[in-house]
Amino acid sequence: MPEGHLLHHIARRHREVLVGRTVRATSPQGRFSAGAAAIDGRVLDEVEAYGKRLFHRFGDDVVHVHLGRLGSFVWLDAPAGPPRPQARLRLEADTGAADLFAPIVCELGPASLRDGVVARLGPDPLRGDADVDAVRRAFATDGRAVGAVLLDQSVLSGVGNVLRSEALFLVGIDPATPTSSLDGRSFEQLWGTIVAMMSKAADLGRIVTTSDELVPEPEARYVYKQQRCRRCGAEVERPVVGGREMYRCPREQPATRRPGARKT
DNA sequence: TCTTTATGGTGAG
DNA sequence: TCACCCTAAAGAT
Repeated sequence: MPEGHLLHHIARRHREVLVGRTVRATSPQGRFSAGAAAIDGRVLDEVEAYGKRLFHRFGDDVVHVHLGRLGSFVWLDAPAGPPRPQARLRLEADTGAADLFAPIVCELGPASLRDGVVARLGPDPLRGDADVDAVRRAFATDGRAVGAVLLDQSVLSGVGNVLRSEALFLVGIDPATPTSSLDGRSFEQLWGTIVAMMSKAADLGRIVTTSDELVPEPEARYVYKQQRCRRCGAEVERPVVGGREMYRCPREQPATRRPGARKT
């Protein structure tokens, strides 16, 4: 399931196995038939991940994919069998096939489509060109809860519900803390944690924050989807922050002194 | 064989 | 703030 790390993971894979090759494109499910026809038989020039978006470029045309909450890309080594009929898009080369399921967005457009999409996104922590200063400035002036701001893709792009819960846990910050009240050191710690967490997740293709090993799913996180904090055993809270339920250890992420009621 | 849930985002009210 | 969009897999029955 997709947060930004997974899009980078997929992009790397597609670079290895598809870029520079002639690609046969079809839409077994049918909803991307016209787009698939337009790129069928062409060479895939590059694959780029930005936040939670993917761009496959064929000459002057770009396929923009956003997996949403349900989407996935599945890779099948050659010889790939026939695609499942639900596949929105199959990209196939002599190396194998990438099948796309349940994306919230799968669209074809000119190269400028990519720039338009990216213009609405904040810096992606996994990209070398990420403008940390821009994020720092946004945090300094934003009065919302840090838990909410981390989900705002126009402030920074790629962090989702698991990463925000686990990153805030690791730096010991209450999600309800306004970003404007974080000091410089806290920001640096948070940013560094996010970068490290996402880098590892992009390598593994999975978010594992508790260990360096491929532990089973329930053990992979400290607080996300946990009943009790995996570090201290305190009962995990599930506050709604930024419109979505998240996870917090009340003992290790103590509330900062805030006079008024919290609002996200 | 059901029902539920899922790491996202948008547009309407 | 809510309804809704996409599909599969896990859990309940």
